[in-house]
Amino acid sequence: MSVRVRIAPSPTGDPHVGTAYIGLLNYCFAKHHGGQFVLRIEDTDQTRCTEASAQAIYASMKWLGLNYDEGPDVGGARGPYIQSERVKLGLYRKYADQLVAQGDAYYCFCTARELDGMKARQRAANEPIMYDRRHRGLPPAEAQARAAAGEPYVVRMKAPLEGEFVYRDRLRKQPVVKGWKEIDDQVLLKSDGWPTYHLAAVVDDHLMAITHVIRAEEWLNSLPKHIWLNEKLGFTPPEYVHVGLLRNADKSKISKRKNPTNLMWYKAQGFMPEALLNFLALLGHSHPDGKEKFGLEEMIAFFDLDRINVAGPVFDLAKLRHLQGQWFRELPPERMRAEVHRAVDARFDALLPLFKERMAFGGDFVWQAEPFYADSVSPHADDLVPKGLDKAQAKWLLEQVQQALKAYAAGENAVWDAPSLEAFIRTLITERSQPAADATPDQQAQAKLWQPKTLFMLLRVASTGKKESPPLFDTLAQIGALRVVERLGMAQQKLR
RNA sequence: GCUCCAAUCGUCCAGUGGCCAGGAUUCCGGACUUUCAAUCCGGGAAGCAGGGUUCGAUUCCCUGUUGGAGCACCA
Repeated sequence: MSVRVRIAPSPTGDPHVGTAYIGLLNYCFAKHHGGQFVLRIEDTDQTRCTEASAQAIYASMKWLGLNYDEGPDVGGARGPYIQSERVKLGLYRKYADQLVAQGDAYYCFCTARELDGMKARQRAANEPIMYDRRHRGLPPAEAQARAAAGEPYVVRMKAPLEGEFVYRDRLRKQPVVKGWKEIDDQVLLKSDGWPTYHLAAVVDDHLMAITHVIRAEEWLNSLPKHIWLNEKLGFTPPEYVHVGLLRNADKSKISKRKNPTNLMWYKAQGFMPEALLNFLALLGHSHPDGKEKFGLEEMIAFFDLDRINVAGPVFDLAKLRHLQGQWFRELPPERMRAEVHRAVDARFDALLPLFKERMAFGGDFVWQAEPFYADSVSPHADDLVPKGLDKAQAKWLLEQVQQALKAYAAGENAVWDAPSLEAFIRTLITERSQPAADATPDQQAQAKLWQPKTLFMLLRVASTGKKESPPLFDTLAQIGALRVVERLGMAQQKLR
């Protein structure tokens, strides 16, 4: 039987780098064995999934070159490949009904409130948190009647009460063993009639003839449920293989707060798909010859599922950058030209609106926008001292804003755009210009320095090296936090 | 709290019952270069702890420790 694998992302939010990672593994495995790679969209959470997100997933997979043989937008013999469409076919309900009829699942009428209360009690008593199976023993006839009467219900699996679950994951030294008593009666069908992940994935993997499920280890704990479902439904289960999770530098599961996880970010930054794929391939896996730089074709050729390292690798951007450089410098002249052009154009498009009103000739842009392209600027010391201030005062003020802006930029939810910067700086002025009640004469004098006019000119000259520029906050926004802070520091040195 | 998984330089990845523990990245130094980058050369940097098994353990086993994940009508 030919190998068939799948990647099954949920279209919530931006396309994730973890999807690319798992996708790459699956893709290489499939292609190495001459099999198929399928993309399936798991959008059974009606409240969180969006069409735009699904589109972004297709686009990012294509950008990477992880071309799926079957999927929502490319079709295939075992579609549809979007679960919400399969829900409409009544697919999952059918299997849920089968389980109920077999006595392997049952109706549960608990309300969300009731379940919350249950959890709270268990948490307080330091007990394991799981559904207490209160409706498991309901006579089927009574359950049917209540459901027929319109009472909302979910379908839960009737998990074994005892015994052990054992599974041999080819990547783990020891078989996975779990006591059934630890596993609760998972909801299979939600009260809206839609399946949960567990039911949907098992049913679809079977219907789509998936032979191997290579997924992240966050699924390892629900493996027993999935195997159980396969058995009760009479399916031959695919082989499940769990690989390590991508990590932040602090070893926690990769998150967007601590790492760029949005695949489109990499594209926008100018990373090449080849470099990103190469980098991802180096996480948890390696070229048998120890080679570091290689492309997809080569990856497919040497890929060996059994050689994957399951310890979650830390995602290290520095290494990605290095690989990007390797790939970039080897680009044929035409492609390099295109890459550079793309980057320059993007910058240009962002800047042009700022200069629209102050140009008379196209060429004016060249000198006016120079500070926005330059690595550094060198303002005249004289220009850095606003009227009515002396050198020391100017320097002091520069230092103060620099620190404030640096702290702002480092903030968790900092947005470095013109409106936010304006709000921040104006607030700063308002606050700092009010001397405290017990202020010393010196402090009172310093408070007087916090004037919008004074500070704005100071910021302008320090960050652009010129006395004239587009509106200050647009200017700061475009130059970027890193450079602005750096230039404010340079300006202080000029005033020594 | 309960359950599961993992453990080699800071990070990524090799490797072996007797290794000088190897490569990459990062950092530092040098060469080349007008300079920078690239490139090349060199340096620093690791086997979680304690017990076993064994003539010998980084490698095999156990316990602990540490880290991570899961415990939803989310996936």
